[in-house]
Amino acid sequence: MQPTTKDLALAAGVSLATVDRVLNGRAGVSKTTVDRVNQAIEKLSFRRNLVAANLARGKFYNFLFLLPDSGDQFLDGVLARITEANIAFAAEMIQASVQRIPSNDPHHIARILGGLDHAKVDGVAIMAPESPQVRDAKARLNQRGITTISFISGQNNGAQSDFVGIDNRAAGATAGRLMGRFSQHISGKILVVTETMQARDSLERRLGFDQVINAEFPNIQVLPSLETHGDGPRCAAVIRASFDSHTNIVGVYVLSSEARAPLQAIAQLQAHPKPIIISHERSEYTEAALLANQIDALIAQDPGHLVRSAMRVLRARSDGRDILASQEKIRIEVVLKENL
Amino acid sequence: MQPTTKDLALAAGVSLATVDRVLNGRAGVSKTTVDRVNQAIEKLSFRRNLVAANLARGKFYNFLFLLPDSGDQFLDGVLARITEANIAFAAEMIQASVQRIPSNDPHHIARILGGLDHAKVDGVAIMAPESPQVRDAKARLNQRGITTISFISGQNNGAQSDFVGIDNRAAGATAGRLMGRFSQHISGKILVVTETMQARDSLERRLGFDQVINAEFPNIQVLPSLETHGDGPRCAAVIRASFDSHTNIVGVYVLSSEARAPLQAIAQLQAHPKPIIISHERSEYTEAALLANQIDALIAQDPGHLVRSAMRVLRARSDGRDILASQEKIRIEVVLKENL
DNA sequence: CCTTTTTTGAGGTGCGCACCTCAAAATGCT
DNA sequence: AGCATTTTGAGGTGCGCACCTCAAAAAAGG
Repeated sequence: MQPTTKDLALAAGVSLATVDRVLNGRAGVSKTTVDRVNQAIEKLSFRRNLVAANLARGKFYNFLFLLPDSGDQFLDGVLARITEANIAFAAEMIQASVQRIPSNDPHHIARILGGLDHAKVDGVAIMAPESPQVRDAKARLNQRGITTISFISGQNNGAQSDFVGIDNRAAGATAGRLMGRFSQHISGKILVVTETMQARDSLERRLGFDQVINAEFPNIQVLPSLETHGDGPRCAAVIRASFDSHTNIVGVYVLSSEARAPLQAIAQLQAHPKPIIISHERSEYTEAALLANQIDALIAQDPGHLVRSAMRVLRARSDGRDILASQEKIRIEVVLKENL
Repeated sequence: MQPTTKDLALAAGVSLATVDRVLNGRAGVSKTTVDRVNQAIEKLSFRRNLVAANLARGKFYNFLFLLPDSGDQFLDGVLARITEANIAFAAEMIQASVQRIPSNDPHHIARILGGLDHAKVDGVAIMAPESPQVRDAKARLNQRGITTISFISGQNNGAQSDFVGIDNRAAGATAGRLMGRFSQHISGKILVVTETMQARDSLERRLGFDQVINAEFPNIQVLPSLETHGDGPRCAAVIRASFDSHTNIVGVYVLSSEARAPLQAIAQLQAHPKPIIISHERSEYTEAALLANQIDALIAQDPGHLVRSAMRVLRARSDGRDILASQEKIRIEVVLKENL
């Protein structure tokens, strides 16, 4: 059995009230006794039962996920995981809600952030592209005691707020290595398709991809990024145009998280020989495409891990605690047909 | 806020005592009222606060991991994760201890299992090769009310006990696809190295590997498995002999979890051209080898997930609860230099 | 109808902890 | 020394739930 506060009090030779004061950092305890209690904590390797503590505290964490109102299957997965996590975390007195935001309107996002009430929200996970407005709004929230973290889409505030998501440069580099190895001994061009290169994530993925290809696979040449702006017909048109104007396209790297539209466009082209296709994120569509040999590999991040990690980080930060950075590192998954 | 048992009692028009009887399946409640309470549970979407329940119950789960006394770096990782998990799960009244077992002595293992005391152990996670003795001992334990699961090393008891680990056939198939794609457009032989082909895991990995290679990569030919029996010098000798007697070895697949010895042996050969090497599990050695371009890919399973999943499954089973199979599925990770 | 059995309710206790109050003890200061 | 101030202890309450007892109410049986 784990030692309780009672054991602690006994070991330190103080009362339960004093143990309580020390554990919760309340004032009015002499330095001498604080030390004695801390020594007893060491000696018994006492660990406070956090769940019982939260139960007693009656504290209820309210977190908010701000997610883009655009988005397709990947985002649906994230939403589903939030619902799941709400059940799993209910016992730990944590609940998360979701609000959709227009990703291309930083003022709107900043306004939403500004309107958050400390009494109703303890922390916010924001998935939005970088912008000064949002950054400032986050800083103001932090001052008001509401924790913020960047979620999936990196807003690199330095030490200002945490980031929960994958290292997009590394993800791009992973895609690059796979593309390079899969196309070894042949030469040709690689098409890179994304929704927009405005987003930091896209830039980083592209950067990592290029680094690996340029350094290690001179046989292939990466074309400038094609932007689809999330528009179905337009997407098909630009991809068709690109295939028409370039001979010898041996591979396509779709680096946006929502890959269905470009993948469908490529499939319709029926190019010969079939290019090597690498894309991002598991979804109903991409998994089916993988199984059907339409695409060759997926670079993915687990939405479940993302959501749970975000909630753990938010709780830790809003308690003023530290996190185990290693535990919260989101893996860059490589998904092939066989390990789906 | 979540509804409590009080809310439930109110909604169902019964007393707290009756709610308690229904929730905990105690006898002496008429079918009519059981239904009424269950309807109220539905209506309020009441979920019992499991942590508070365990707190009240004063129940403490004691789990035991039986791990081979051999083993190198991968097993060290597992051990480290058990220590970590003990801290994380302490609040949920779960603690796990470890006992090492001689993996090649099924009678010894069966004896250990037979000597387990229900009062001191609620569940056991066993990592041991398949054998009738162990299977029978597990069946007897289950009858005595002690939950058992197979851990990492598959003992396929059908529905008798759960298995926490990866699908080794799929893992081998994943390795097979990578090997095939990495060696596309060249032809030659693949060396497969393992500690022993006695273990079911090895057989399954080999099977999956062969399936993919035979079906899709006719340019390469897989040689019979080389067994090292976990012996360093012998390992180096058989590998050297194999390289001497076969020309045109283009790849090596090391399918045992402890890969250091064979990998070192291969590195010493300095074969030209360098064969494509795929191995299993992250460890200090394999990660360094990946970074140094000594090996090309790792197929890995996360020891942290393995351990936590095992503990969750053990708890669920010893409560007689079901698990979310999807959540406990261990991912087959593909690790390249870039997503390390 | 009365008796027996089953079903239900009221109420208490404690899990480990937080948070509060009030009085007693120890310490500091002049 | 006397005082004010700080430090400490004793004890209570409740978080959501399990588990127990005893008596009252309801249903079943003759």
